[in-house]
Amino acid sequence: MTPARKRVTLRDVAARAEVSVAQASFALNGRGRVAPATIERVRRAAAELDYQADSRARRLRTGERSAYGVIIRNMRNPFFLDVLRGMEVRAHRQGAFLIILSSDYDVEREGAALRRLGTEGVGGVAIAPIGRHGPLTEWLPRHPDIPVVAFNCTSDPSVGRVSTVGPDDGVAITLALEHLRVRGHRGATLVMAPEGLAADWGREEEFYRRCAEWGLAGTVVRCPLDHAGVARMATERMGAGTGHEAFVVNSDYLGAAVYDAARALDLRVGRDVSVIAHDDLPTSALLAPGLTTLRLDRESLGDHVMRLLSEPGEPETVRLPVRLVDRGSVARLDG
Amino acid sequence: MTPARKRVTLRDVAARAEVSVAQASFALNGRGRVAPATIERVRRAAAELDYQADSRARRLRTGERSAYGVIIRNMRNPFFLDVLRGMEVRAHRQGAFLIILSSDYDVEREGAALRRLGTEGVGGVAIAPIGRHGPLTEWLPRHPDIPVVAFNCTSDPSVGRVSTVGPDDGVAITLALEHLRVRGHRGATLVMAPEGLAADWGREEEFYRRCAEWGLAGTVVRCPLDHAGVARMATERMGAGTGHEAFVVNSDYLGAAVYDAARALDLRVGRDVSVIAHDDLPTSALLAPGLTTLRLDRESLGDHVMRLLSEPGEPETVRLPVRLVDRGSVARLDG
DNA sequence: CCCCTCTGGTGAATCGTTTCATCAAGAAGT
DNA sequence: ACTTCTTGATGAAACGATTCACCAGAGGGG
Repeated sequence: MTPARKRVTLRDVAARAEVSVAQASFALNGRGRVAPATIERVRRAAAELDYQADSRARRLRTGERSAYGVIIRNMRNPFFLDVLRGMEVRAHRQGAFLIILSSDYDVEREGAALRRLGTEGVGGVAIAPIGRHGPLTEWLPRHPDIPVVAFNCTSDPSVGRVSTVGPDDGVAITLALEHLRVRGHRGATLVMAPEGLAADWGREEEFYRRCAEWGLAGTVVRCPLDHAGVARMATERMGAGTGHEAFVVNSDYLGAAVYDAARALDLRVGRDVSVIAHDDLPTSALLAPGLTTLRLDRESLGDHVMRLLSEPGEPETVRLPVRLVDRGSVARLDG
Repeated sequence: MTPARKRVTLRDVAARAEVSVAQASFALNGRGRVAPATIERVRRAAAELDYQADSRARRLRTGERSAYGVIIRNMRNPFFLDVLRGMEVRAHRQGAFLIILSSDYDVEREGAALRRLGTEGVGGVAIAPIGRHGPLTEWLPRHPDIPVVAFNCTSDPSVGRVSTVGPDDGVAITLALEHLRVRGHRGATLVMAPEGLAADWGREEEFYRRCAEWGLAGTVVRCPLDHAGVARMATERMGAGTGHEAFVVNSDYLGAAVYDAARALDLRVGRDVSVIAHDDLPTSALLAPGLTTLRLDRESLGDHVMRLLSEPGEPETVRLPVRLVDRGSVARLDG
């Protein structure tokens, strides 16, 4: 039945321990010269009053930044959850926490999120950008003291100070095309975000290079990277009847969209149409047939991102290992 | 090539516009009496200097709280992503943002997360608690002014001021058992978190009540609610060979674990074993057979949570509608 | 006896905002 | 001409912490 007390402040603690506010602060933080007896007294007073330092005030004074901003593209993609988890684990160890915003593949919102984080006194920003030369290019020079790490995108050399963490796209594309080639495929279709949004520019380049090298007919199609967008795109292409199509998509999440499209057209994945996805989400093994996918340790990705944010130094480009998990969503075309 | 400037403060803006700091603040916030000409001058100065108010300082002064804390149980469950998205959408409209922490089904971490949010000057806390009488019971009276909404758990009448949002468990259980009954099942197995952790106590009660009413043999098993835990539990029970087993689990995510276990034992879901899950995640339609599941609008859940946080009033219990999506993971036992 | 060091402690400045109380000066009312 | 209002503006006090600069006194050495 205690009446709704006001917030208990350091002043209250000091009063109760009969010392100055300064001494109380020192005692609790173990900074200045404080007699052991005093420390004890302050500690007890703090405990009795259930004192908790207001971290807004603390940070205002110290300039310390214990919040990190994360801007992800899509709150519905399980991929990001694991990345967040990796980040969160490390952040937790450091007593930091994450502010999570979603750009929803919208340049406006990406810009708004960046601005917000700028005023928030954040210790660093991790961003999965939705395109090159987006709002980030403007934002960066205005916040020269905030470390930035971009993940899941190829590094944009035009913005010097950002580190990059992502799958090794070169290896990924090579693995995928190799997998198709040895199964007798003569071509492949790489699914990417629409022109202005594509952040993984290097992937396309590598794709064409490998296709040329191995004599495959490489096609790049662009469509909105959500379930509906990919499903529609896949339906159109399969309906066009240009022969067997092998899709390489960005995420298992989108691989599932191809399954949907195939089912609607009465085609069978792994026989009439082939899919190679990225990510290896937990449910992908349970699809029928299982989804062949490029596996990446997502938590480790998050861990790297957080490491780069909290120990800033020279910009770094981390390419994480990728391996192909074959589950049968790619047809054998050579009998 | 501008040298790394110091942070631009309101004082700088005021100086440049040749007014007092107070007047500058008023001009930008449209509060006091300011001559139109002055407003214009201050605005321009702010724009030229690219001034952004430091929100830590602002909030320290105003006591305004534009951050909301979310404590989820498991960063790997896609369920929470949609909830977060629902929250984020509404938060974004209000200019607020989310601080996301994960309890990882660990009471210690749950407590730590709560304490952290307490010092963070957060405007409200949304929590998916991992058990009754957890750290929340201690925390609540210490922070009488912070609204709290619990989601995905049955309301605990012992803590008066928290609102609750979740699926209508009564309807959910009824739908599930009805589905089993009309397919000739004589029993059902409800999978729940271990004793100390179960936060959805009402579900169990309802389960027993319905089973009794319809003459079903109801069993409650408890195991860690992650993929491995459920897979192990399911393997054990199916291996015991006590006849056909029909599992009712908390989440599609865990339903998939039963599929795994069944496959390992060479049993077929929908024939040798039955599963009803909750959530209807996007991939569940693609399993073979499709997962029969209880659908809930997760974004709307998040929206409700955020609404209750930002417009606090009398504690409220929101039960969201649930409907059963039949995809064939329940066997027909009566031929 | 004087000077110096060391310990424990304090008042006040500071971080960047918002906002209260006050004020000057001109307009308006009587 | 004297009061009263209104407008535009200002200095300073918050918010709640950290920390700098200073101080009293005890003890030690010469």
